[in-house]
Amino acid sequence: MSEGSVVETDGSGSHPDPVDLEDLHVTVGRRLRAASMRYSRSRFSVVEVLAAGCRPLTLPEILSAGDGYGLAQSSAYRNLGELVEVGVVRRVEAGYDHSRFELHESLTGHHHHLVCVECGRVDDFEVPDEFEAGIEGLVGEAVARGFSVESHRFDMLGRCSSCHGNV
Amino acid sequence: MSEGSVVETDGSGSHPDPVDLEDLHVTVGRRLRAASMRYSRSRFSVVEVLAAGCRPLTLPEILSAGDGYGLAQSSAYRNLGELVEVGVVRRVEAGYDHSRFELHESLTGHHHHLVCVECGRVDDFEVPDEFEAGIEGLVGEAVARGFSVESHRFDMLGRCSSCHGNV
DNA sequence: CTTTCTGCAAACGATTTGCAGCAGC
DNA sequence: GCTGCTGCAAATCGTTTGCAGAAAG
Repeated sequence: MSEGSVVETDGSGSHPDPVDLEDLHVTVGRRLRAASMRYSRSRFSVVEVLAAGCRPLTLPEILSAGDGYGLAQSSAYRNLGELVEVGVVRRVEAGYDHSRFELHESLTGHHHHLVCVECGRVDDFEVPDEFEAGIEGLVGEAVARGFSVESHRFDMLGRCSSCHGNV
Repeated sequence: MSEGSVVETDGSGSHPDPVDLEDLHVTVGRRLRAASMRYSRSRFSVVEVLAAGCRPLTLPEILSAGDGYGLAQSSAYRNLGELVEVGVVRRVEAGYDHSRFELHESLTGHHHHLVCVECGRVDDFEVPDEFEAGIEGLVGEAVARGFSVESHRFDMLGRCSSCHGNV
């Protein structure tokens, strides 16, 4: 294994829901230290909240979740930005008011999203391996057009269970 | 056919590049009038620019493209918002500084995007029917989770041809 | 004429940033 | 003790909005 990764990349296509926290913090600490950054209490808190969320969270959500720890808004944004830099967090643009943040796929496993067009909530969604394999086939086409593919994203848009009734 | 649609939904998976402008404007005019809105010169200009773009454009791009017509920034935003309302334009969030806008899929045909992580440029990309069919299969899974799917989006992220050299 | 647009300039709001004091090692 | 982190408050900047005059029908 090239680097300590928390999730087994066994290609099963499903990600182990609440990721082992022990390992997670060890890995995150290592990545931060590798960039000569400290795993401060507030960064720890942010990671903890994101891990517990199990879906991409907005900044307000992160702040209220990490309530006990009175994290300042600006610090949260700063922490998230730094964690993105060291490959621990990924920013997810859902196109509503706020951006959303989730743990990087190298920590939680590859997955896609269900985006509610009504309330903006985003949930994780795993797809079967055959589907991912199909995507690989498309990469060749893009390359033929002079575009070098690094990753992909696939979202299904619709209404989440709590937004069905409401128009 | 339920409503005048400019593109043939023949399921070929590829969309006729520079969409017939005649038909396009007729359809757009119809949709606006149906909402008791006028097809003003500035709205016309916006639609013309988007059609010529053949890919999602940012507001600055739209303004400079529709140069001859001195469209005010606020009017452009307002027009785009209105055109979104009547189903003529779609807002594409690529997650960079500016939002991007393109003609609605009912006018140009279903397609996906190649997003350059370097410069933010977005290009249209058509995928084979088999792939789209595979997506249909996933809808069932989402529904089983209480999520009603309305649409989907699939983007490949990487570097466009002009951003290869630049780190 | 009446209703709907447009441009201008001001308002908004999510995110970023400068700075002085606090915390980690 | 240094060096890096945090909170606060102010600055940014894409986007939205109020309003008075201009255009469409």
